[in-house]
Amino acid sequence: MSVESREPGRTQRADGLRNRERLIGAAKAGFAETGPEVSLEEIARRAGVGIGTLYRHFPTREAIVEAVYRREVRQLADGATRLLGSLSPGEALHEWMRLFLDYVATKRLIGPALGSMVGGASALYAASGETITGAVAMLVGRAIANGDIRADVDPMDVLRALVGLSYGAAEPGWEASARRLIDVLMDGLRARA
Amino acid sequence: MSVESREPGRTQRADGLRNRERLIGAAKAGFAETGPEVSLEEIARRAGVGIGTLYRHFPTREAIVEAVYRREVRQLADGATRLLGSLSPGEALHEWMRLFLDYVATKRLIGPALGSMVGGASALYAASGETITGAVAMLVGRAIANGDIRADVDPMDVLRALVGLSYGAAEPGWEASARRLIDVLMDGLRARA
DNA sequence: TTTATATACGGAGGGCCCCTCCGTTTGGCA
DNA sequence: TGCCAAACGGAGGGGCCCTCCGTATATAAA
Repeated sequence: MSVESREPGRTQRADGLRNRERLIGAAKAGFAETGPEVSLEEIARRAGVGIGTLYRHFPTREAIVEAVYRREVRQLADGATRLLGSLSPGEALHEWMRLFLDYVATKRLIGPALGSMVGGASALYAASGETITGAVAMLVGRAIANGDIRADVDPMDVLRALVGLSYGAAEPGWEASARRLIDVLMDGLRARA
Repeated sequence: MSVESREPGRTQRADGLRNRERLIGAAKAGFAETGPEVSLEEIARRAGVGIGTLYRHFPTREAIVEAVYRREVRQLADGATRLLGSLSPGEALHEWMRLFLDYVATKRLIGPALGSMVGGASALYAASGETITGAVAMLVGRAIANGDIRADVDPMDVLRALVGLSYGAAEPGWEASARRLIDVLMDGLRARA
Protein backbone atom coordinates (compact mmCIF):
# COMPACT_ATOMS: atom_id res chain seq x y z
CA MET A 1 0.00 0.00 0.00
CA SER A 2 2.09 2.85 1.33
CA VAL A 3 4.95 1.53 -0.72
CA GLU A 4 2.93 1.10 -3.86
CA SER A 5 1.92 4.73 -4.31
CA ARG A 6 4.88 6.89 -3.46
CA GLU A 7 5.02 10.59 -4.09
CA PRO A 8 8.30 11.69 -5.64
CA GLY A 9 10.20 12.55 -2.45
CA ARG A 10 12.99 10.64 -4.12
CA THR A 11 12.77 7.46 -6.10
CA GLN A 12 11.90 3.90 -5.27
CA ARG A 13 15.23 2.13 -5.05
CA ALA A 14 15.83 -0.94 -7.16
CA ASP A 15 16.96 -3.13 -4.29
CA GLY A 16 13.84 -2.24 -2.36
CA LEU A 17 11.65 -3.34 -5.21
CA ARG A 18 13.61 -6.53 -5.68
CA ASN A 19 13.41 -7.50 -2.05
CA ARG A 20 9.73 -6.80 -1.99
CA GLU A 21 9.18 -9.22 -4.84
CA ARG A 22 11.40 -11.81 -3.22
CA LEU A 23 9.45 -11.56 -0.02
CA ILE A 24 6.15 -12.11 -1.76
CA GLY A 25 7.55 -15.12 -3.54
CA ALA A 26 9.00 -16.54 -0.35
CA ALA A 27 5.71 -16.00 1.42
CA LYS A 28 3.82 -17.87 -1.27
CA ALA A 29 6.26 -20.76 -1.07
CA GLY A 30 6.06 -20.72 2.70
CA PHE A 31 2.28 -20.85 2.68
CA ALA A 32 2.39 -23.71 0.23
CA GLU A 33 4.91 -25.79 2.15
CA THR A 34 4.26 -24.94 5.77
CA GLY A 35 0.72 -23.68 5.73
CA PRO A 36 -0.89 -20.40 6.73
CA GLU A 37 0.92 -20.28 10.07
CA VAL A 38 4.37 -20.08 8.51
CA SER A 39 6.46 -17.71 10.60
CA LEU A 40 7.46 -14.32 9.31
CA GLU A 41 11.06 -15.03 10.19
CA GLU A 42 10.93 -18.11 8.04
CA ILE A 43 9.62 -16.05 5.16
CA ALA A 44 12.44 -13.57 5.60
CA ARG A 45 14.96 -16.41 5.67
CA ARG A 46 13.56 -17.92 2.50
CA ALA A 47 13.78 -14.55 0.82
CA GLY A 48 17.38 -14.17 1.93
CA VAL A 49 16.53 -10.95 3.69
CA GLY A 50 16.70 -9.65 7.25
CA ILE A 51 13.62 -9.69 9.40
CA GLY A 52 13.78 -5.92 9.60
CA THR A 53 13.43 -5.68 5.86
CA LEU A 54 10.34 -7.81 5.91
CA TYR A 55 8.75 -5.58 8.50
CA ARG A 56 9.60 -2.41 6.62
CA HIS A 57 7.86 -3.69 3.52
CA PHE A 58 4.96 -5.34 5.30
CA PRO A 59 4.21 -3.91 8.72
CA THR A 60 1.69 -6.61 9.57
CA ARG A 61 1.16 -10.21 8.74
CA GLU A 62 -2.01 -9.35 6.88
CA ALA A 63 -0.10 -6.95 4.68
CA ILE A 64 2.10 -9.64 3.24
CA VAL A 65 -0.74 -12.12 2.96
CA GLU A 66 -2.70 -9.58 1.02
CA ALA A 67 0.26 -8.85 -1.20
CA VAL A 68 0.61 -12.51 -2.11
CA TYR A 69 -3.04 -12.69 -2.90
CA ARG A 70 -3.00 -9.57 -5.03
CA ARG A 71 -0.03 -10.76 -6.98
CA GLU A 72 -1.67 -14.10 -7.60
CA VAL A 73 -4.81 -12.48 -8.92
CA ARG A 74 -2.85 -10.17 -11.12
CA GLN A 75 -0.78 -13.00 -12.53
CA LEU A 76 -3.91 -14.92 -13.28
CA ALA A 77 -5.39 -12.01 -15.16
CA ASP A 78 -2.15 -11.18 -16.95
CA GLY A 79 -1.86 -14.84 -17.80
CA ALA A 80 -4.94 -14.59 -19.99
CA THR A 81 -3.38 -11.87 -22.12
CA ARG A 82 -0.03 -13.57 -22.25
CA LEU A 83 -1.45 -16.92 -23.29
CA LEU A 84 -3.56 -15.30 -25.99
CA GLY A 85 -0.34 -13.83 -27.35
CA SER A 86 1.39 -17.15 -27.86
CA LEU A 87 -1.31 -19.77 -28.34
CA SER A 88 -4.48 -20.26 -30.29
CA PRO A 89 -7.47 -18.89 -28.40
CA GLY A 90 -8.72 -22.40 -27.66
CA GLU A 91 -5.38 -23.53 -26.30
CA ALA A 92 -5.05 -20.33 -24.35
CA LEU A 93 -8.35 -20.97 -22.63
CA HIS A 94 -7.32 -24.52 -21.86
CA GLU A 95 -4.01 -23.47 -20.38
CA TRP A 96 -5.58 -20.66 -18.44
CA MET A 97 -7.95 -23.03 -16.73
CA ARG A 98 -4.92 -24.87 -15.44
CA LEU A 99 -3.53 -21.60 -14.16
CA PHE A 100 -6.79 -21.14 -12.34
CA LEU A 101 -6.16 -24.22 -10.26
CA ASP A 102 -3.02 -22.70 -8.90
CA TYR A 103 -4.95 -19.62 -7.96
CA VAL A 104 -7.50 -21.69 -6.11
CA ALA A 105 -4.77 -23.42 -4.16
CA THR A 106 -3.36 -20.04 -3.18
CA LYS A 107 -6.72 -18.72 -2.15
CA ARG A 108 -7.35 -21.75 -0.01
CA LEU A 109 -3.99 -21.47 1.67
CA ILE A 110 -4.31 -17.81 2.27
CA GLY A 111 -7.94 -17.48 3.18
CA PRO A 112 -7.48 -18.54 6.79
CA ALA A 113 -4.66 -16.08 7.29
CA LEU A 114 -6.98 -13.36 6.07
CA GLY A 115 -9.56 -14.14 8.70
CA SER A 116 -8.58 -11.25 10.90
CA MET A 117 -9.07 -8.68 8.18
CA VAL A 118 -12.79 -8.70 8.92
CA GLY A 119 -14.38 -6.35 6.41
CA GLY A 120 -11.37 -5.78 4.24
CA ALA A 121 -11.09 -9.37 3.13
CA SER A 122 -14.45 -9.49 1.45
CA ALA A 123 -13.76 -6.28 -0.46
CA LEU A 124 -10.48 -7.79 -1.56
CA TYR A 125 -12.20 -10.93 -2.74
CA ALA A 126 -14.86 -8.97 -4.53
CA ALA A 127 -12.29 -6.98 -6.49
CA SER A 128 -10.47 -10.13 -7.48
CA GLY A 129 -13.73 -11.65 -8.63
CA GLU A 130 -14.22 -8.85 -11.12
CA THR A 131 -10.71 -9.14 -12.41
CA ILE A 132 -11.12 -12.83 -13.03
CA THR A 133 -14.52 -12.44 -14.60
CA GLY A 134 -12.98 -10.05 -17.09
CA ALA A 135 -10.20 -12.44 -17.94
CA VAL A 136 -12.44 -15.41 -18.54
CA ALA A 137 -14.81 -13.34 -20.65
CA MET A 138 -11.96 -12.28 -22.87
CA LEU A 139 -10.65 -15.81 -23.31
CA VAL A 140 -14.02 -17.29 -24.10
CA GLY A 141 -14.90 -14.47 -26.46
CA ARG A 142 -11.72 -14.91 -28.45
CA ALA A 143 -12.06 -18.67 -28.55
CA ILE A 144 -15.58 -18.41 -29.88
CA ALA A 145 -14.61 -15.79 -32.43
CA ASN A 146 -11.87 -18.08 -33.63
CA GLY A 147 -14.24 -21.02 -33.91
CA ASP A 148 -12.28 -23.05 -31.35
CA ILE A 149 -15.23 -23.65 -29.06
CA ARG A 150 -18.97 -23.77 -29.42
CA ALA A 151 -20.62 -20.42 -29.91
CA ASP A 152 -23.21 -20.85 -27.19
CA VAL A 153 -20.76 -20.96 -24.30
CA ASP A 154 -21.39 -18.41 -21.57
CA PRO A 155 -18.14 -17.26 -19.97
CA MET A 156 -19.82 -17.30 -16.61
CA ASP A 157 -20.63 -20.96 -17.07
CA VAL A 158 -16.97 -21.68 -17.55
CA LEU A 159 -16.16 -19.74 -14.43
CA ARG A 160 -18.84 -21.56 -12.49
CA ALA A 161 -17.44 -24.86 -13.64
CA LEU A 162 -14.01 -23.85 -12.44
CA VAL A 163 -15.36 -22.73 -9.12
CA GLY A 164 -17.22 -26.00 -8.87
CA LEU A 165 -14.01 -27.90 -9.39
CA SER A 166 -12.59 -26.02 -6.46
CA TYR A 167 -14.90 -27.57 -3.97
CA GLY A 168 -12.91 -30.16 -2.22
CA ALA A 169 -9.59 -28.60 -2.86
CA ALA A 170 -7.70 -29.68 0.26
CA GLU A 171 -8.19 -33.39 -0.14
CA PRO A 172 -5.01 -35.03 -1.33
CA GLY A 173 -5.06 -35.80 -5.03
CA TRP A 174 -7.50 -33.03 -5.68
CA GLU A 175 -5.31 -31.15 -8.09
CA ALA A 176 -4.62 -34.14 -10.33
CA SER A 177 -8.32 -34.90 -10.47
CA ALA A 178 -9.16 -31.30 -11.25
CA ARG A 179 -6.65 -31.22 -14.08
CA ARG A 180 -8.22 -34.26 -15.65
CA LEU A 181 -11.65 -32.73 -15.33
CA ILE A 182 -10.44 -29.61 -17.03
CA ASP A 183 -9.35 -31.67 -20.00
CA VAL A 184 -12.77 -33.24 -20.12
CA LEU A 185 -14.45 -29.87 -19.85
CA MET A 186 -12.32 -28.52 -22.65
CA ASP A 187 -13.26 -31.45 -24.88
CA GLY A 188 -16.87 -30.70 -24.24
CA LEU A 189 -16.45 -27.05 -25.07
CA ARG A 190 -14.74 -27.62 -28.39
CA ALA A 191 -16.69 -26.84 -31.52
CA ARG A 192 -17.92 -29.92 -33.38
CA ALA A 193 -16.71 -30.34 -36.94
CA MET B 1 -9.10 -38.83 29.40
CA SER B 2 -6.18 -40.73 30.86
CA VAL B 3 -6.81 -38.99 34.13
CA GLU B 4 -10.53 -39.58 34.07
CA SER B 5 -10.44 -43.37 33.98
CA ARG B 6 -7.70 -44.56 36.28
CA GLU B 7 -7.25 -48.14 37.30
CA PRO B 8 -6.70 -48.57 41.05
CA GLY B 9 -2.90 -48.49 41.09
CA ARG B 10 -3.40 -46.09 43.96
CA THR B 11 -5.97 -43.38 44.30
CA GLN B 12 -6.52 -40.08 42.59
CA ARG B 13 -5.06 -37.56 44.96
CA ALA B 14 -7.29 -34.79 46.24
CA ASP B 15 -4.95 -31.97 45.31
CA GLY B 16 -4.73 -33.32 41.80
CA LEU B 17 -8.46 -33.23 41.41
CA ARG B 18 -8.70 -29.77 42.88
CA ASN B 19 -6.08 -28.35 40.57
CA ARG B 20 -7.71 -29.95 37.60
CA GLU B 21 -10.96 -28.20 38.41
CA ARG B 22 -9.18 -24.92 39.00
CA LEU B 23 -7.50 -25.17 35.65
CA ILE B 24 -10.75 -25.76 33.84
CA GLY B 25 -12.27 -22.79 35.59
CA ALA B 26 -9.30 -20.60 34.82
CA ALA B 27 -9.41 -21.68 31.20
CA LYS B 28 -13.04 -20.76 30.91
CA ALA B 29 -12.38 -17.34 32.43
CA GLY B 30 -9.41 -16.89 30.15
CA PHE B 31 -11.41 -17.71 27.04
CA ALA B 32 -14.08 -15.31 28.14
CA GLU B 33 -11.78 -12.39 28.84
CA THR B 34 -8.93 -12.84 26.41
CA GLY B 35 -10.46 -14.97 23.69
CA PRO B 36 -9.61 -18.35 22.24
CA GLU B 37 -5.92 -17.52 21.85
CA VAL B 38 -5.36 -17.07 25.57
CA SER B 39 -1.96 -18.51 26.42
CA LEU B 40 -1.60 -21.68 28.43
CA GLU B 41 0.77 -19.97 30.79
CA GLU B 42 -1.86 -17.35 31.47
CA ILE B 43 -4.34 -20.08 32.29
CA ALA B 44 -1.89 -21.67 34.70
CA ARG B 45 -1.26 -18.29 36.32
CA ARG B 46 -4.97 -17.68 36.76
CA ALA B 47 -5.36 -21.09 38.32
CA GLY B 48 -2.50 -20.35 40.72
CA VAL B 49 -0.67 -23.38 39.45
CA GLY B 50 2.66 -24.07 37.78
CA ILE B 51 2.84 -24.53 34.05
CA GLY B 52 4.07 -28.05 34.59
CA THR B 53 0.89 -28.90 36.43
CA LEU B 54 -1.21 -27.65 33.59
CA TYR B 55 0.67 -29.82 31.13
CA ARG B 56 0.39 -32.89 33.31
CA HIS B 57 -3.37 -32.58 33.43
CA PHE B 58 -3.82 -31.49 29.85
CA PRO B 59 -1.05 -32.55 27.51
CA THR B 60 -2.35 -30.48 24.62
CA ARG B 61 -4.25 -27.30 24.16
CA GLU B 62 -7.16 -29.21 22.70
CA ALA B 63 -7.36 -31.33 25.82
CA ILE B 64 -8.11 -28.39 28.06
CA VAL B 65 -10.44 -26.78 25.57
CA GLU B 66 -12.37 -30.00 25.37
CA ALA B 67 -12.47 -30.28 29.14
CA VAL B 68 -13.99 -26.82 29.44
CA TYR B 69 -16.56 -27.68 26.86
CA ARG B 70 -17.45 -30.98 28.46
CA ARG B 71 -17.84 -29.38 31.84
CA GLU B 72 -20.06 -26.70 30.42
CA VAL B 73 -22.32 -29.24 28.75
CA ARG B 74 -22.52 -31.31 31.89
CA GLN B 75 -23.36 -28.29 34.01
CA LEU B 76 -26.07 -27.33 31.58
CA ALA B 77 -27.58 -30.80 31.75
CA ASP B 78 -27.21 -31.06 35.52
CA GLY B 79 -28.72 -27.63 35.78
CA ALA B 80 -32.00 -28.95 34.46
CA THR B 81 -32.25 -31.52 37.24
CA ARG B 82 -31.10 -29.09 39.88
CA LEU B 83 -33.56 -26.39 38.85
CA LEU B 84 -36.40 -28.87 38.80
CA GLY B 85 -35.51 -29.73 42.37
CA SER B 86 -35.93 -26.21 43.69
CA LEU B 87 -38.38 -24.42 41.42
CA SER B 88 -41.72 -25.04 39.82
CA PRO B 89 -41.32 -26.76 36.46
CA GLY B 90 -42.28 -23.59 34.60
CA GLU B 91 -39.77 -21.49 36.50
CA ALA B 92 -37.16 -24.17 36.08
CA LEU B 93 -37.58 -24.08 32.32
CA HIS B 94 -37.35 -20.31 32.33
CA GLU B 95 -34.21 -20.28 34.39
CA TRP B 96 -32.66 -23.06 32.35
CA MET B 97 -33.08 -21.10 29.17
CA ARG B 98 -30.97 -18.41 30.75
CA LEU B 99 -28.35 -21.00 31.57
CA PHE B 100 -28.39 -21.96 27.94
CA LEU B 101 -27.18 -18.52 26.95
CA ASP B 102 -24.06 -19.01 28.98
CA TYR B 103 -23.45 -22.29 27.24
CA VAL B 104 -23.80 -20.63 23.86
CA ALA B 105 -21.26 -18.03 24.81
CA THR B 106 -18.85 -20.76 25.83
CA LYS B 107 -19.37 -22.69 22.65
CA ARG B 108 -18.77 -19.62 20.58
CA LEU B 109 -15.58 -18.82 22.44
CA ILE B 110 -14.32 -22.33 22.29
CA GLY B 111 -15.35 -23.42 18.85
CA PRO B 112 -12.43 -21.75 17.06
CA ALA B 113 -9.94 -23.32 19.42
CA LEU B 114 -11.41 -26.68 18.53
CA GLY B 115 -10.77 -26.17 14.85
CA SER B 116 -7.71 -28.37 14.82
CA MET B 117 -9.52 -31.34 16.26
CA VAL B 118 -10.79 -32.17 12.79
CA GLY B 119 -13.03 -35.20 13.19
CA GLY B 120 -13.13 -35.28 16.95
CA ALA B 121 -14.83 -31.94 17.31
CA SER B 122 -17.96 -32.93 15.45
CA ALA B 123 -18.33 -36.11 17.49
CA LEU B 124 -17.95 -34.02 20.61
CA TYR B 125 -20.61 -31.61 19.44
CA ALA B 126 -22.93 -34.42 18.48
CA ALA B 127 -22.72 -35.98 21.92
CA SER B 128 -23.41 -32.66 23.57
CA GLY B 129 -26.40 -32.17 21.29
CA GLU B 130 -27.99 -35.35 22.59
CA THR B 131 -27.33 -34.42 26.18
CA ILE B 132 -28.99 -31.08 25.72
CA THR B 133 -31.91 -32.50 23.82
CA GLY B 134 -32.58 -34.80 26.74
CA ALA B 135 -32.46 -31.97 29.22
CA VAL B 136 -34.87 -29.74 27.35
CA ALA B 137 -37.26 -32.64 26.79
CA MET B 138 -37.37 -33.32 30.48
CA LEU B 139 -37.96 -29.69 31.39
CA VAL B 140 -40.72 -29.18 28.87
CA GLY B 141 -42.38 -32.46 29.77
CA ARG B 142 -42.50 -31.60 33.44
CA ALA B 143 -43.72 -28.09 32.77
CA ILE B 144 -46.55 -29.41 30.61
CA ALA B 145 -47.47 -32.08 33.12
CA ASN B 146 -47.66 -29.40 35.78
CA GLY B 147 -49.84 -27.21 33.63
CA ASP B 148 -47.29 -24.40 33.61
CA ILE B 149 -47.05 -24.17 29.85
CA ARG B 150 -49.28 -25.01 26.92
CA ALA B 151 -49.64 -28.70 26.23
CA ASP B 152 -48.86 -28.48 22.53
CA VAL B 153 -45.28 -27.33 22.96
CA ASP B 154 -42.70 -29.50 21.25
CA PRO B 155 -39.42 -29.58 23.19
CA MET B 156 -37.51 -29.41 19.95
CA ASP B 157 -39.27 -26.18 19.11
CA VAL B 158 -37.99 -24.68 22.32
CA LEU B 159 -34.51 -25.88 21.51
CA ARG B 160 -34.74 -24.46 18.01
CA ALA B 161 -35.84 -21.15 19.41
CA LEU B 162 -32.85 -21.10 21.72
CA VAL B 163 -30.50 -21.99 18.91
CA GLY B 164 -32.09 -19.27 16.84
CA LEU B 165 -31.41 -16.74 19.58
CA SER B 166 -27.79 -17.74 19.36
CA TYR B 167 -27.31 -16.43 15.89
CA GLY B 168 -25.54 -13.20 16.26
CA ALA B 169 -23.99 -14.01 19.54
CA ALA B 170 -20.75 -11.99 19.23
CA GLU B 171 -22.30 -8.61 18.65
CA PRO B 172 -22.07 -6.49 21.75
CA GLY B 173 -25.32 -6.33 23.65
CA TRP B 174 -26.39 -9.67 22.32
CA GLU B 175 -26.76 -11.32 25.68
CA ALA B 176 -29.04 -8.66 27.12
CA SER B 177 -31.22 -8.83 24.05
CA ALA B 178 -31.35 -12.60 24.20
CA ARG B 179 -32.37 -12.52 27.84
CA ARG B 180 -35.27 -10.22 27.04
CA LEU B 181 -36.34 -12.46 24.20
CA ILE B 182 -36.31 -15.43 26.51
CA ASP B 183 -38.73 -13.66 28.80
CA VAL B 184 -40.98 -12.99 25.84
CA LEU B 185 -40.74 -16.58 24.69
CA MET B 186 -41.61 -17.80 28.15
CA ASP B 187 -44.68 -15.56 28.25
CA GLY B 188 -45.78 -17.06 25.00
CA LEU B 189 -45.29 -20.59 26.23
CA ARG B 190 -47.31 -20.12 29.39
CA ALA B 191 -50.67 -21.85 29.58
CA ARG B 192 -53.62 -19.46 29.26
CA ALA B 193 -56.07 -19.36 32.14
C1' DT C 1 1.22 -42.37 64.62
C1' DT C 2 4.82 -43.09 61.76
C1' DT C 3 6.73 -44.31 57.48
C1' DA C 4 7.21 -45.32 52.73
C1' DT C 5 6.24 -44.14 48.20
C1' DA C 6 3.41 -43.22 44.34
C1' DT C 7 1.45 -39.08 43.00
C1' DA C 8 1.60 -34.45 42.13
C1' DC C 9 3.85 -30.00 42.09
C1' DG C 10 6.62 -26.01 40.21
C1' DG C 11 9.53 -23.57 37.46
C1' DA C 12 14.00 -23.21 35.10
C1' DG C 13 15.51 -23.53 30.54
C1' DG C 14 15.77 -24.43 25.46
C1' DG C 15 13.78 -23.22 21.29
C1' DC C 16 10.94 -20.49 18.40
C1' DC C 17 8.39 -16.32 17.41
C1' DC C 18 6.93 -11.38 17.21
C1' DC C 19 8.32 -6.79 16.68
C1' DT C 20 11.29 -2.52 17.43
C1' DC C 21 15.20 0.12 17.14
C1' DC C 22 19.28 1.83 15.36
C1' DG C 23 23.91 1.65 13.43
C1' DT C 24 25.57 0.45 8.74
C1' DT C 25 25.43 0.05 3.78
C1' DT C 26 24.22 1.40 -0.82
C1' DG C 27 21.69 3.06 -5.00
C1' DG C 28 21.04 7.00 -7.67
C1' DC C 29 21.06 11.94 -8.51
C1' DA C 30 23.82 16.16 -9.03
C1' DT D 1 32.85 11.43 -7.62
C1' DG D 2 30.41 12.64 -3.50
C1' DC D 3 26.42 13.06 -0.94
C1' DC D 4 22.43 11.39 1.54
C1' DA D 5 17.90 9.52 1.57
C1' DA D 6 16.48 4.95 1.15
C1' DA D 7 17.10 0.49 2.39
C1' DC D 8 19.33 -3.11 4.93
C1' DG D 9 20.17 -6.45 8.77
C1' DG D 10 20.06 -8.37 13.07
C1' DA D 11 20.56 -7.86 18.08
C1' DG D 12 17.60 -7.79 21.83
C1' DG D 13 13.40 -7.52 24.85
C1' DG D 14 9.36 -9.90 25.75
C1' DG D 15 6.25 -13.87 25.15
C1' DC D 16 4.83 -18.47 24.33
C1' DC D 17 5.26 -23.56 24.03
C1' DC D 18 6.77 -27.60 26.06
C1' DT D 19 10.08 -30.85 28.64
C1' DC D 20 12.50 -32.38 32.38
C1' DC D 21 13.61 -33.26 36.93
C1' DG D 22 14.33 -32.22 41.75
C1' DT D 23 11.08 -31.33 45.58
C1' DA D 24 6.93 -31.77 48.32
C1' DT D 25 2.90 -34.26 50.00
C1' DA D 26 -1.36 -37.16 50.33
C1' DT D 27 -2.44 -41.56 51.50
C1' DA D 28 -2.17 -46.43 52.57
C1' DA D 29 0.11 -49.64 55.31
C1' DA D 30 2.54 -50.78 59.43
